[in-house]
Amino acid sequence: MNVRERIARRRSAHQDRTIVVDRDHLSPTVHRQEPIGRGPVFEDLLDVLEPVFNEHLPDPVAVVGPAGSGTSAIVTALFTAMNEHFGATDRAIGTTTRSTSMPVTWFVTVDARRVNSPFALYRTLLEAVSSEPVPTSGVGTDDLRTRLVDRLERHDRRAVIAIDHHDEPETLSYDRVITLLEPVAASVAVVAVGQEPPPEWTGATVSMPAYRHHELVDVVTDRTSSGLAPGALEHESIRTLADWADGNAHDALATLFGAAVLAMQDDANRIEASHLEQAHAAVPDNGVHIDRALALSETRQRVLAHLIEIDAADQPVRELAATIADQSSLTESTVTRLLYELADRGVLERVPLPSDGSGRRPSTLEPRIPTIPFRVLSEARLE
DNA sequence: GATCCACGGGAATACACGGATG
DNA sequence: CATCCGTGTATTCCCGTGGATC
Repeated sequence: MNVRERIARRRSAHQDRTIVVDRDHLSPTVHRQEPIGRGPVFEDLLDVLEPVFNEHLPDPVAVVGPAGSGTSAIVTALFTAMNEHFGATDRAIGTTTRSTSMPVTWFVTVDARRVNSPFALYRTLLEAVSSEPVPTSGVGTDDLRTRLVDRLERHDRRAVIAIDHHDEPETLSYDRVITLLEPVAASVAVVAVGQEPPPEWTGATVSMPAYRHHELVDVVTDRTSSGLAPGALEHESIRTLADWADGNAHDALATLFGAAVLAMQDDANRIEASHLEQAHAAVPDNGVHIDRALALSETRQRVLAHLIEIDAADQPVRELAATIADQSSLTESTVTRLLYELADRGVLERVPLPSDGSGRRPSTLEPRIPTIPFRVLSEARLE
């Protein structure tokens, strides 16, 4: 963002008398180009990637950090920057002084939450390393794999591939990815990004500690300074946010985002303590990342959104499903299945209810994602 | 016509409990 | 007393279908 844009945003914020200048700057799903306070980890990662500077592929590496520690943010930022240095499109060749015979190395981040089939993996990689359009369907997985092999091996190109969230449920596991990349093994290096290293990991590991309190304060301060109107949030409130989040940047930003939404609904000209508390209550302890929910298919997100609207407390799954089915063209049977599926994936949590007579004991469902940001972001995404 | 993917619904299976049976 | 059985619910599983794209 340049100076003119900053001025324009401030100005329109004043005219509209809104406290949120740019929602993206508050969102836990949007990464900074320059993550705050992670210099040493950048250096560790660059050490491991060092061979790239000599036109070699690095050894496999695992990047590991607890929830909300910024592993995704770091890798995304670093890979984007590295790609600008080392990657090149066909278009660029010929217009640069670089010899066309020189190997080109791409840096690709694969979000395993969204790329969770062999077809999708090949497609994502192919799209990253070629300038031509890649078909979205109608062509077989084998075909895409062949194209990828051709693209990498025959043209002497390489790719460093980060598999982000490889250790979450319903994503391609690290082992699976390695198997799928077997045909291009000589041309790629894989970086495993997650909360844990892959099973029986023996390679190098770059560990990311949780944010310390003052670092998290810096992170939130940075976001509010460009995302909120000046004076909309007191510094003391930021310290409170950091206290609550306990090193988890996702939770801190989810709370901040939620509080901003509530303040706007109130037409308030600043975020009050009550907004913060209410927003905090909507961010579950030890919950899951909001993007886990935003990566779900459309229908599932709709069902989840409905569930959040209902006061689910103490209602058994059957009743919840019936209510949602009434509002949504789906049958009760299907909604029921989707709800159990969401629980299975960890987006919802099943809570046992006391038995009401005969039969198997029912359970109710509680969201494990920040509900206010989900409501807003999911709605935006589904139009 | 081929291909992937999400959908959609019901069938099949698991569990809880009270009461019958050996 | 231990085990089995029947009934009513809860939960999981399976597989055909159709849209979108090439």
